[in-house]
Amino acid sequence: MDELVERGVRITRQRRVLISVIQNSPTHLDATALLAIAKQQDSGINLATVYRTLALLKNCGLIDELDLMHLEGEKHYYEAKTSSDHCHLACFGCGAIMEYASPLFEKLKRKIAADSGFRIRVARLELGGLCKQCAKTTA
Amino acid sequence: MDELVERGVRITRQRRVLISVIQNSPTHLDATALLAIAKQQDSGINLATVYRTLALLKNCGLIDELDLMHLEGEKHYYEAKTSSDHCHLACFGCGAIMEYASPLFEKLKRKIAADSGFRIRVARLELGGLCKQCAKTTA
DNA sequence: TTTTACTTGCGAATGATTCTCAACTGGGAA
DNA sequence: TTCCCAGTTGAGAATCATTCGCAAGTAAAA
Ligand SMILES: [Mn+2]
Ligand SMILES: [Mn+2]
Ligand SMILES: [Zn+2]
Ligand SMILES: [Zn+2]
Repeated sequence: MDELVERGVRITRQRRVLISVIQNSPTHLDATALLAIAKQQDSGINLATVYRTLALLKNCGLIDELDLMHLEGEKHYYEAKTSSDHCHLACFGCGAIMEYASPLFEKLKRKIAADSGFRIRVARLELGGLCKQCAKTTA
Repeated sequence: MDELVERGVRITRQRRVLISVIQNSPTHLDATALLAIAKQQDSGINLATVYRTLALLKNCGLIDELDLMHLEGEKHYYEAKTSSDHCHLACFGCGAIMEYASPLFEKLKRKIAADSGFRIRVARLELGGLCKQCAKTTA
């Protein structure tokens, strides 16, 4: 939040609510789900504002955008960015989404940057497949 | 192609053309671009068939779907899958898309699978940032 | 307070992707 | 070879996510 103030971004009532919802959400939210939760605190919030705020936060590097293998439709999901990136494992069998962080992932990013001279601002590693449970079931 | 026959998938004129276009494309194609190129060989092809074929190939694991950081709109891009996965670097400055393959990436995938018991079918690593050139320019 | 550039709500507009259904066809069976 | 039909296609409508346009509202600097 202070991040935004420093950048001269105006803190509106709607933005305050949306940011809080995203930061406290235990799950990955799509725009509609985010709106539904935000409305509980500020019933007037509009879907267009949700999208505008998501774009703002994404540009500021405060949230990450995910596909989660489009397990249920073409929408995107969002989560607050944390210090170390984690990757997402999406199970085609049961639809579960798991997270996985590893120093090896950080190392890979550093190596890519070093090898290519690319300055990484966003890193997204998403895997699709079968979770332990489902892999067992499917033989 | 033989892959498909083995799976009992019917090889139609349209599918033959679409598969060939994807396999020979030097760039990452979205559905509309794919249609445009395919039409040069078979003018009757329809966009719905393009989407149906993309879904088919994706399910068979013959192509990968990419976001390329949605640098230009919410569409998706496709490319023929090759033996070793590579990641995609998308430059926010000039829009360039670079590819990068590394044994370290393969290693990370193996480690994730080993650690979590997840059976990986699709792996997508996409990075957004500034390419060497643009990083220099932007200070 | 006053001011004003930045935001918002609302509804319409876009763009991508999917669906419906009648007509068509690949490829196994006869 | 010809026949047959389950699987596939084209066309257009429908759906869904996301963006726009604009008048009205409001942070926050002065
Ligand atoms: Mn996550
Ligand atoms: Mn996407
Ligand atoms: Zn599962
Ligand atoms: Zn660049």
